[in-house]
Amino acid sequence: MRISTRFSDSIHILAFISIYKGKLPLTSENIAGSVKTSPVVVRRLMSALRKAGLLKTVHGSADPQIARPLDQISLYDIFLAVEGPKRHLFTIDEKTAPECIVGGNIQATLADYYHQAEVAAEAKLVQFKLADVIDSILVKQAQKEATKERK
Amino acid sequence: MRISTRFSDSIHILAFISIYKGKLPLTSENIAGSVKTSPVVVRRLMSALRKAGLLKTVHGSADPQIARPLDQISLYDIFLAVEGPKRHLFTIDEKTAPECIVGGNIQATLADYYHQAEVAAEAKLVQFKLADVIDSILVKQAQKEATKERK
DNA sequence: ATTATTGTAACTATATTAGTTACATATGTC
DNA sequence: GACATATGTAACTAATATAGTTACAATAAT
Repeated sequence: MRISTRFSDSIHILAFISIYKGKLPLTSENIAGSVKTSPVVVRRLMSALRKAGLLKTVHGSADPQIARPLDQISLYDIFLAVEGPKRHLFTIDEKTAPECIVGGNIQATLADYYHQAEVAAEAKLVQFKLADVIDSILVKQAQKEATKERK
Repeated sequence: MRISTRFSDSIHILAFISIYKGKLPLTSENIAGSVKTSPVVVRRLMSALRKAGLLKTVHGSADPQIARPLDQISLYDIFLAVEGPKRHLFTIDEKTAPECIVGGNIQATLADYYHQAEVAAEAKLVQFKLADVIDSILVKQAQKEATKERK
């Protein structure tokens, strides 16, 4: 199975909090308006981010705080927070016939190859920081506004 | 969503054909016995492999042929055959609010980062060949038999 | 006190995947 | 050529995962 939009939405939430802090009340309602989902979904994801130590929230208060500097939170940290460490990009078929040469050995074989491919992708996610994402968003927004200006 | 077992099962099918060719009748029934699925599922996957030019089959005849040398079929070729080129490992939320700074720019931003992570994983899959998988399977099988021998 | 908000459980709707049933079409053997 | 066996594929069903909804207790803010 493909990785769900939970990952994308969680990055979105953190970027939103960083960019709009002090400018908008950071209620799950307002955040949900930007993600275009329900406030409950937002709170559920924020709960996972809080449990992973990436976000600080106070029950009843609409003022979440990002727990670390933006260049010290990687996309992989966020991935782990919302998908967990057991989430794999590829899926091994666990039920193949153990008495067959292929069925009995392909699981360990593919586990090895898949792991290498996953580590390559994860290494990229470790490199990319929340700070980079926010910079990209702000640059793209500035480009949009400059284009709009130019008549 | 995670990548389905279609990918793993397709690798299994090709390895099975290579290892058991001439030793067992290569019916979808026999292959399905090793994958522990139904013959129809096997034929469906073999159909995708055939359309991608990785396998040659004859309607009504239980004698599939792998179309290229085993070291010229990568795991990525197999991935493309059964999952298609549009299949992504990560999912972008397409419905975020376009009028928001974050919602309006995060899609293009994440598309970029996700693409880099995916390419890193795909590059590994390109490196790994069907020949490597079959070698690994046979080595693991030999190890098992040697261990069994040793009393 | 009252209103707004978070945190979470339980449920529903939707989508994807795997598996099944059915059958037309082809092969291979007697 | 008839018959048994096999492939190729469509249509349906079952199982599972994800996203979204409803409901409500607990907390905060005024």
